[in-house]
Amino acid sequence: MVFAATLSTVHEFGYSRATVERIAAVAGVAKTTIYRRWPSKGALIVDCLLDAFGPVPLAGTSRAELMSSAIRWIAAKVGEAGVGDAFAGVFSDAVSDPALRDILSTRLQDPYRLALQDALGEPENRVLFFIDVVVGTLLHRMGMTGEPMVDADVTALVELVVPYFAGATPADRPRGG
Amino acid sequence: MVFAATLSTVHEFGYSRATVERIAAVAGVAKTTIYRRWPSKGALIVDCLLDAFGPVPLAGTSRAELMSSAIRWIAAKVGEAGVGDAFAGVFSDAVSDPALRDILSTRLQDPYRLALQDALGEPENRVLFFIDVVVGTLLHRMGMTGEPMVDADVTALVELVVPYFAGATPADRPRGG
DNA sequence: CCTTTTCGCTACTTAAAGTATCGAAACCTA
DNA sequence: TAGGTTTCGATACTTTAAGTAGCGAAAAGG
Repeated sequence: MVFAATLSTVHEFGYSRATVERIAAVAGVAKTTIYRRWPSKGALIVDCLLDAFGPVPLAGTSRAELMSSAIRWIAAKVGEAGVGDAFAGVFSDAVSDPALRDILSTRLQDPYRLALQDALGEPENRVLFFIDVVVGTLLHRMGMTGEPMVDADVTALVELVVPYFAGATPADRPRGG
Repeated sequence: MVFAATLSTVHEFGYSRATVERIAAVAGVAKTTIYRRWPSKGALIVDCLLDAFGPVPLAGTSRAELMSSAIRWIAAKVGEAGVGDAFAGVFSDAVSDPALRDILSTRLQDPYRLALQDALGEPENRVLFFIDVVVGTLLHRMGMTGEPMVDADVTALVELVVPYFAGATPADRPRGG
């Protein structure tokens, strides 16, 4: 399977040394086959992340429980072998690649943004801010240290974010809407 | 000046298309001269960011004012032409380059971390978490949209972070120390 | 069994990081 | 000013990786 080969190669070699040729070799296919199915390395990684993440488990009845479970879920996913590296790597590539940025935003972020908007009843810009904070924090730690965030800090992130979003209804915060 | 040429080239072409050759051409020097002074493109960018940032202005007497001014300062810096792209780009490169990660952590992050530890009286892991949240959020927005965070969202970031860190003394939060 | 589609392989182009070398220019020092 | 030293510019090179082209073999499906 190409996705499994992608994650294990990224895990073993890091993002930029996980070349398409290496991934293809591990997957037992030819490099050209990869490029027949995905237009670029970035698009492959995004699809691989989509496969690895799956849908958000929006567990819990209260807004606080929903947010807490979502944060812990994405933190755990980022901590999985290869996933954090792949995520941070493709994100980095997107910085100077508008086409990849569009893929990342449309294919990866939007589904989760919409699910969160629906579950939390928050407007788009608030959910985008929520994602910026949560994902940005996790990726910054990953990028700076090479290691995923430890549980204690994920808990701190939950305790930082949840009261801000759950502590008041959106209408109470002028900047929210 | 090489730093000015670096920022303007990154601003014009984006991070990965701001090649060392282009930067050198804009600066009016030879590529080899760049490589005589900096061991890698990443190291050049880090020194360029150090030059662009300068020291943290730790204005304000209260912890809340200190944090608020620091957040708005770094947000404004990230919004300057070329700075955000350069920051996000070098950060991305560091993901799969341990040597660059070390340069980034030691030369760029540590001075600000130490200044904040001193000014806020928070332990290292708390300040690192603070930096993860603030810088991670700003860079995630920059990376996802290609644009720096607007003022309203910077204000939201201040209102998210400051109460968490300033609302109680560190000892009140078991996870902090 | 024949057609159509997919796949593997080899070879190629292009781009960018980083290196080597050499001669010229700038800069001290007397 | 002359001689030595260090720095710089220019050219050319190596290496790595993304992405492409084209061909022949192997499936797949009627």
